[in-house]
Amino acid sequence: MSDPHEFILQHISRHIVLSEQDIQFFKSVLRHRKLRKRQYLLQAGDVSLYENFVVKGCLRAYTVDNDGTEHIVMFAVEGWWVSDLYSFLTGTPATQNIDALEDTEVFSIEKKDLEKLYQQVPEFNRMFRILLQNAFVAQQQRIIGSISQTAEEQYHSFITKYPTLEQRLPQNQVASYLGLTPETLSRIRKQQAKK
Amino acid sequence: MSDPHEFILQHISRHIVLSEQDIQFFKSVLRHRKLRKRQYLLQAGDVSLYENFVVKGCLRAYTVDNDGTEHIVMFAVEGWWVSDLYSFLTGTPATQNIDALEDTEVFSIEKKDLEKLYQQVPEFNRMFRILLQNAFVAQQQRIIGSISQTAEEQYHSFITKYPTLEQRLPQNQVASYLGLTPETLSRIRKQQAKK
DNA sequence: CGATTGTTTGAGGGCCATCAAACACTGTGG
DNA sequence: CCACAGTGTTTGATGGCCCTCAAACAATCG
Repeated sequence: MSDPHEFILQHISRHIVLSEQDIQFFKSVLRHRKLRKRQYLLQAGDVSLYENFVVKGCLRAYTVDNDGTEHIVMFAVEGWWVSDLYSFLTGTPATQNIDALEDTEVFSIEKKDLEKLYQQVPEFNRMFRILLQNAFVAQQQRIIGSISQTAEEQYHSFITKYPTLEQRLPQNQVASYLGLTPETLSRIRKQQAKK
Repeated sequence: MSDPHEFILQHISRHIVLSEQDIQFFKSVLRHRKLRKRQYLLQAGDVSLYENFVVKGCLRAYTVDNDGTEHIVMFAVEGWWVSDLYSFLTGTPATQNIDALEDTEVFSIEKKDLEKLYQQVPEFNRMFRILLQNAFVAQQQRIIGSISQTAEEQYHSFITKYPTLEQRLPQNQVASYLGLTPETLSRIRKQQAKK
């Protein structure tokens, strides 16, 4: 189980069953990479050439607005896939940055290889369809929260939904994800501590 | 082209190629329905049993919070698919309502039939994967907007991205989609008219 | 035409951002 | 091991954006 391939294969086997041959082909398109904390996996302006699976550690995808403020699009911990999907699909420069919040290991699949994979092992269409369905639902709930809940309610939803993430992230990163300033989140936590 | 089947088949042919046999099977699982303006396609509390494709008209999916305020999750016009996906996938009661903003025609596919379709015509996995990718990207951009932009900027983005939708919707529905009160949107429009 | 729904305008207030500064924690080099 | 820089958190004062409440106005529909 020290082989990182075991981890990703186990994850995939939750959704689809692969032949030994398929497994070999899949492994052949994976590129294993290690990132130091603070290291970029993708910088805005570059084209997102890979779909990435996190084996260990934690990444964040974020945009930077005109004021220089960072806004976190998503976190990706063990078992999550991440890329700037728009850039990946269209080949246009990425608007998102992706970097490591911890020392992190990923598997990267190049776009051409992923397309080959879809052709040779059509079951992957099914798997990514399902993963996207789940991600879509999660995003919808985040949108509903952001347009209907107060900052405090959103924070409460976040820690309820991702209790382990909350513990592992700096507070200011959570604030950025929720669309709050670090000061505001600090005050919210102070409020909640009273109860 | 007065046959609504033509419209959905044309849409699908953008992504996948079907044999005559596949087409017949696909048509056999479609249920054509007409909705009057204000009619529900789905009510919160019921289970979302169908994935729906809009042939004509306009639907909205929305949640209602504790205050009784409606928050629009998405609009669906001609060519869009809509359901409460979480309810559809899990079989749990829907948290979203879906109703018609105009007289509307849809095709509905029952969950069991959709699963059969995935098995018998695996290409549909590919198509829905691609549609979900696009929807995922659009949602991500909406999230970034909602946590990083002012109300005015969000409104501007909306009318730029969906110029035809803007014209066809009541203003208060756009406000609800953006997470604003109708009053605020009215004032924003007044501001913009000055320029 | 009246009833209902949608839009506008105004006054006032609350939530959260901004700006500023002190404090706490982490890691690195002397 | 301590000093110090860099990063993250807390606290306070102030202000702006947007909500709430209220009422008039406009548009749509039966």
